[in-house]
Amino acid sequence: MLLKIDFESEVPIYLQLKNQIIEGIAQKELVENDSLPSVRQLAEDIGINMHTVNKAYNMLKDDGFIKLDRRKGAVISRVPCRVTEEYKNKLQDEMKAVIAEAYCKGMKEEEFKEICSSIFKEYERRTES
Amino acid sequence: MLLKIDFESEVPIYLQLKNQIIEGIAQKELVENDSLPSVRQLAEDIGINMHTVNKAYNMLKDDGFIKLDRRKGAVISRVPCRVTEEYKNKLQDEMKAVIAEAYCKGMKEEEFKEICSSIFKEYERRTES
Amino acid sequence: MLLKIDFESEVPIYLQLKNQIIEGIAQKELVENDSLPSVRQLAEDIGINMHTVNKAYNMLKDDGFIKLDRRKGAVISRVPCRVTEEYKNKLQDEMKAVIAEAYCKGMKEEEFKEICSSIFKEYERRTES
Amino acid sequence: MLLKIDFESEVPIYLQLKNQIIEGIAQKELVENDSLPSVRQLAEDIGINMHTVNKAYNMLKDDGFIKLDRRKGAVISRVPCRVTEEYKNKLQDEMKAVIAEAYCKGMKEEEFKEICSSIFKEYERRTES
DNA sequence: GTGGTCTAGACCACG
DNA sequence: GTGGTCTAGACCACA
Repeated sequence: MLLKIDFESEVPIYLQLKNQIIEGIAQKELVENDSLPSVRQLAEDIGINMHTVNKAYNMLKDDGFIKLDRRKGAVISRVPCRVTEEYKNKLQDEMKAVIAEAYCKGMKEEEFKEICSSIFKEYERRTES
Repeated sequence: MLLKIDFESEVPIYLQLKNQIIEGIAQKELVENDSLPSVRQLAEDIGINMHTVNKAYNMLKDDGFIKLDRRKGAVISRVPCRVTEEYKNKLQDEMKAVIAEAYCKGMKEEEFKEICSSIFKEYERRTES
Repeated sequence: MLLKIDFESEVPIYLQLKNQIIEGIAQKELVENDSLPSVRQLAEDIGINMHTVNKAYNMLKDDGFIKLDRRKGAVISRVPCRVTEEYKNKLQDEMKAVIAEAYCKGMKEEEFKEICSSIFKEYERRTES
Repeated sequence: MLLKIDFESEVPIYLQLKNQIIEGIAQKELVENDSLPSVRQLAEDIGINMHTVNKAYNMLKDDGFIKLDRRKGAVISRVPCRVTEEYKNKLQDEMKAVIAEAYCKGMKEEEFKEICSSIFKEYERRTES
């Protein structure tokens, strides 16, 4: 799996990493028990510091996306997390802000949902194959 | 309009401010030519630093949501912005990450779009009235 | 509140810090809304690195013992956590190992519980006062 | 005796090993002169590194729980250790941190001692039989 | 060779 | 001045 970091972005590197790995899982580029490169390896590959990768890995661990096995390093884990109420609330708050801006800019509900659909469809397509 | 700041949130205060004002516009609590409290006033009311309010106001101005007039202070301006390609790309990237996480957690497309719909409907309902 | 770090200990500094702050809360040396020294201040006082303090603070935040307020830094929060099943299981596993060793060394149940009692009593005594 | 290792645990494997063997002794699954599998054998059975088993065995030897004989391998030795002052101090410090957290989370002394009791009772029950 | 811990020092976002 | 992020480099525990 190819990870691309935008060093100019406002989004912190460790978050870009985390997000891309989650996207990798969503589109089945990464599946259960796949192992991720070691902290040092990945850091070197991307050209960033070890600690930055470490932070991303640890957040992914806390969120249940990967497990840190003492022998094998980081491996993708079966995502056991369900849609909790807490998560739904967080998501809803986040979407409120996103949609408010889109709505003010004149985007229609249909167009917005179309964008969401195409992303979902992309993930589902890859899941089936 | 009531602004509520969560000082423990990870979201910076100036962004909370900006988002809530945009949401206020979306749900027509704030309409064209309404004037916002002065920077000093709002800062004092909420109990935050003047610079923080200033930053939020300036971002809103840059995005075209308000105008800053030396005499009248900040006033809501007519929804000026259209859905640019640039904005759509930014939105798409943002949604990719959000949906990847939701998808991994097992949320279905329908449930996700339901959440979006209810937010849109809320804004539209208020627009009609 | 006085924090004492044993640099010779096997227990990582950030854990010593975390534990001592929790003990401080237990014996009411630290109460709700008390604010902790800034990361840099505490680091300087103890003579350790900022990041080490930061790690301790962040773990305490994750466990709900403190809140990180954007304006005031770290403040003790009302401990909202209840005794979850998960926590009880973790505790039980931990105690199994501790007690097995004590038991093998010939310590009697009464003596062990006496030790626990005196610690509990100490915390309760300070709570009442 | 069945040894179960959790490779994702934060507790190092050699400690899990050591703890489980001590627990085995406490509940009389392992009694004096029982012999443990050879380092190589156990390492292979569990699928871990030989050095890891070695480390656990050596710690157990240092604590007097087993003897290492070149011919017979590791054998359980007669419970040798008494409750030294040093051990009691170590135990007390450890329990202070454990109880502080439990106390802050709202666990009552009775509930805590109940947990300890049931573990002690389990060990004693097996000792009598 | 792996991750965990710690240090030192830098820049930036935030308030 | 605060915490957040990132870098660079070191040592250690673990396997």
